[in-house]
Amino acid sequence: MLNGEANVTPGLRDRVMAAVESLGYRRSLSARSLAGASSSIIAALVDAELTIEHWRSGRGNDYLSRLEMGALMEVRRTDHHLMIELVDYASESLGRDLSALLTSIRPQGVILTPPNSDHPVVLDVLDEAGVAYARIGPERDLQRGVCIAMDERQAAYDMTAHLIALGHRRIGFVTGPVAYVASRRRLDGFLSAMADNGLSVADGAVAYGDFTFQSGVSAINAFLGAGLGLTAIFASNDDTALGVLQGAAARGVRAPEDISVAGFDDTPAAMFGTTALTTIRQPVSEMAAIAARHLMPVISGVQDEALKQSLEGCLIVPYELIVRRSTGAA
Amino acid sequence: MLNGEANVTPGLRDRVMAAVESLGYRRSLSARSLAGASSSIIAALVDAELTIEHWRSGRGNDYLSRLEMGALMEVRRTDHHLMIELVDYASESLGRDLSALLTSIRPQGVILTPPNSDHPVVLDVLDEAGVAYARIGPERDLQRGVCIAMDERQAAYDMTAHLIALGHRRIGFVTGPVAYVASRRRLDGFLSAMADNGLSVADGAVAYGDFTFQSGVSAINAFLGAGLGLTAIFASNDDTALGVLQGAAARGVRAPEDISVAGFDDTPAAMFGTTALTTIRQPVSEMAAIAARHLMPVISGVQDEALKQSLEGCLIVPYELIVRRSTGAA
DNA sequence: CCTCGTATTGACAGCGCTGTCAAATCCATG
DNA sequence: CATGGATTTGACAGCGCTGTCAATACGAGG
Repeated sequence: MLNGEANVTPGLRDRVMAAVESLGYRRSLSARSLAGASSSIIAALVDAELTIEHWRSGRGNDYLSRLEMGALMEVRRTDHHLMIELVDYASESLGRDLSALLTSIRPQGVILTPPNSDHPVVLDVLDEAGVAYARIGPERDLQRGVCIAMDERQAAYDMTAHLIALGHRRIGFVTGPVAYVASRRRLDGFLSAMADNGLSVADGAVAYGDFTFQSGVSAINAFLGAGLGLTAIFASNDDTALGVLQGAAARGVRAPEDISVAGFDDTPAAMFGTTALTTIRQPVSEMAAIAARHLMPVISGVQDEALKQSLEGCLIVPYELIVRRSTGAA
Repeated sequence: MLNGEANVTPGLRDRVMAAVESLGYRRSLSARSLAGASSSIIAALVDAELTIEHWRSGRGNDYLSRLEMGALMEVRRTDHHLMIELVDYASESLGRDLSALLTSIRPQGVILTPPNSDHPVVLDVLDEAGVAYARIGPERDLQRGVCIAMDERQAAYDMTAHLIALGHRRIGFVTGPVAYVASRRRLDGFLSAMADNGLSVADGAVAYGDFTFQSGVSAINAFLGAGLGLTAIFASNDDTALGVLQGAAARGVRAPEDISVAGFDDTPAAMFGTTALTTIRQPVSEMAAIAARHLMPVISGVQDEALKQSLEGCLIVPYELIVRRSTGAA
């Protein structure tokens, strides 16, 4: 009856509910899960290797933190629980590990987080186990599971257009690790925007970075050393952009007076630096919230048809181009 | 037998284990938990209000993220699971809510996170339910549960001493919200260090902030406006220090040439700003890892006596004073 | 007033495991 | 070879719930 069955006399229900309330009774998660009902658990699968790296460096993970908050907000609304699971995507026993995990915790749904929303083995295991899953920022096989993504290419395109609109003509770009599709998409957006505006990208105006602060410093040094006369730099993420900014400052090149710098991600550091960064903000929390929402079918009898509709295929969420002090007229 | 019972014939054990392995079998968490064994779940209790605030602002929570990583690392080592639970500490039904939560998920242990490691109702409920708990950064009742903390006062004292050693004599301080004991401890450390070095704190040299960037901007403006001739500012956290830095820069006051600025926390922004911040780094991950470790008794038959010993009373973990560019000789 | 169809309630097996306790087996003596 | 004690194995109840199905109560039509 506690499941909201339809046929109960109102009086009975009220009395039971009152008792339930006064006793502070709550169904045991384990028992329900065991007996076959939903476990009320949403598991977020997080790349172990990446996390260990972060942990070693002693830094938090802003992206993950935002993602988690979004999921938490949604999960809380519906009296579910969020479990964070580290998974070793490089392991050769990935498939077995994961299916063991699934039988062990029996999650009602799984949220796949970047950069591992695509692993075919994972998707297979999930499909086979019949566990619903949502993929944040997937890159291929967009028809599998629920996909929630941002248009990285278009965002980079827009940022480039922003710089061009500011009057910049010679623009440099710093990539992320080419292994990430997101990196390639951003580069693609940049190149397309340049081409569409009839601008050429000079030799050496694209530096290959790895999303680190240091790679930004290296890039700006290379750019400055090459004497390309760049008036703007678009870095593939904020850390890199911050590196560019600092590297430039170290050589007496001021932003935005001498050079404009744009980033991507809107990390906290972007806002609070001495020169606040123009950047792209991803609605990470919202993506996670949408993901979580999808994973709970028919909560408290409320069917959300509109939601279900909107989840057919890959859901593209809007980004935001945030203009701050680091970019200015050429 | 799967629990590692002592008396089994080696041959039998091996064969069973082989079968277990090859079938990818894994015990069901729900079933074990229901049947009375440990649930293998560690629940981290996080302040809902604070999280919602963070979420609204669209920013991640670096502190929480680091905390979580530490817990994850430990939890993973021992094949446990981490559940993040938002709890509304302001709710009048807090006690009931929490005990309902406990009976619902039946966690093996609970990690209490700041600024809510002290709520007496929570501790009572936990005690009553017989659930082990660890408290990160507690402020009172240090004999209850396992406490893991940092010496905030001493850290602030050290930072002040650092500034004094640099030759600063007129030092300003920006507090955090006075409601937080941590804020008060930091102020106390500052004042003590000044007094111990025979330095006086000028009227108006202590500004009351609230841990935000904006409060740093306000503070520096007030300081500069009052013409106190301060040569160094110690802000109670990094966001505030960054505000001080930016406010100073906006008025043409350079750091560290004209003024030294120190923060507290070592957030990512502290490192990556144009003027990297001298700050105090808390070993948040380690604290969480220690907390998690304590909550799993006798994992895989290994008794860690040394650990148990060290956990008697409040465990004080070492902080680190990180000197970067923002502080220099007076 | 009786019968049948339907709304409501009660009873109970079983989910996969653990802890306990009895049964079976073993070994070393007398 | 029998006996007692220690060790190993097997059997099974029960953890708290859910889903199913039978039992009961109720209402309407004949």
